[in-house]
Amino acid sequence: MEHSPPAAPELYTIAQLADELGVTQRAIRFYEAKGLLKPQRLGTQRVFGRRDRARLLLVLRGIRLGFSLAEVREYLDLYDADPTKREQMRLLLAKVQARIAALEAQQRDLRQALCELHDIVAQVEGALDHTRQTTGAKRRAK
Amino acid sequence: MEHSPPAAPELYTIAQLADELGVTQRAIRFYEAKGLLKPQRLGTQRVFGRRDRARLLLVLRGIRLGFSLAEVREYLDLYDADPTKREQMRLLLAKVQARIAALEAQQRDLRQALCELHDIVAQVEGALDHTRQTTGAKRRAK
DNA sequence: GATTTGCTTGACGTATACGTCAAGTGAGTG
DNA sequence: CACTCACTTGACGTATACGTCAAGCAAATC
Repeated sequence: MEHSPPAAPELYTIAQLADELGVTQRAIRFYEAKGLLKPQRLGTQRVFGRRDRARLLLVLRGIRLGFSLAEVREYLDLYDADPTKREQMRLLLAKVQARIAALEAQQRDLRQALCELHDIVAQVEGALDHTRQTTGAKRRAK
Repeated sequence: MEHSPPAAPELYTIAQLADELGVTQRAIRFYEAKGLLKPQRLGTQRVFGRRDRARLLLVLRGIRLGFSLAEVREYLDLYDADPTKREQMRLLLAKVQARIAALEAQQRDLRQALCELHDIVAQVEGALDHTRQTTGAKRRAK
């Protein structure tokens, strides 16, 4: 039996997972109820594995990107297609392309917003520099 | 009196604006109630100008990016600062920087998601090509 | 056994973002 | 005047995403 180095835990209680990822237990249960997570059970108690943890990370990222839980669920479903079924692969490809298109549209919005904000920064910094020089001239006059 | 070329309208009713931008009148009224829009009035009837239209476009983009209406309102407030007040400019700069940081974080999430989706595409297309070659070989065998 | 801790479910509440509906007003038309 | 259309406000409803609370169970500890 080999000694393996200390590794990340393979199993988590709901509290451990919630604490580590900065999310409430209630939210995790809610995501499970919505079909986004499928933890195993020890009796009635939920047991989360590494895959569940990774899946929850994807959920949280989708939420941060502004997607509804239903949309996030669809996204996760993309990973669950059966690779042996040609028709499913075709369908998956179409869905992935659609989601790529949605994200690319969002990216355009995002770039535009960033561009405008950088414009504001430039203007404000220009205005502050201008008034700072004026103030500096006043000080020399004293 | 010069003849100016046909231009975009300067004033809109709520129905015109809603129809043009693909949003319901109810939503527009809601945004006004939340302080995001401030149309003028002709009696009791709302009158939207070009600035209102532009502002609504910003609102809609913020929503698409996943921000709450409160967050969108904060974003719009960035444009309303008084340029003659140095302290407001400083505060504005800090707020803009914070918003830039948030958008950049979102951009990282977005890039990551796109990267993963492109991976899926590559895998699926690889799998389809593999099975297509197999199918092609069968056809030649007939 | 009593207490504590950590988990469960179920139900109701809150916040956000509108949708729907009803009642009312004003302007234009026949 | 009656009707139609386009607007208004206000109120209640719906959907989403949880938060809060209560009751219950299991395991560990004193």
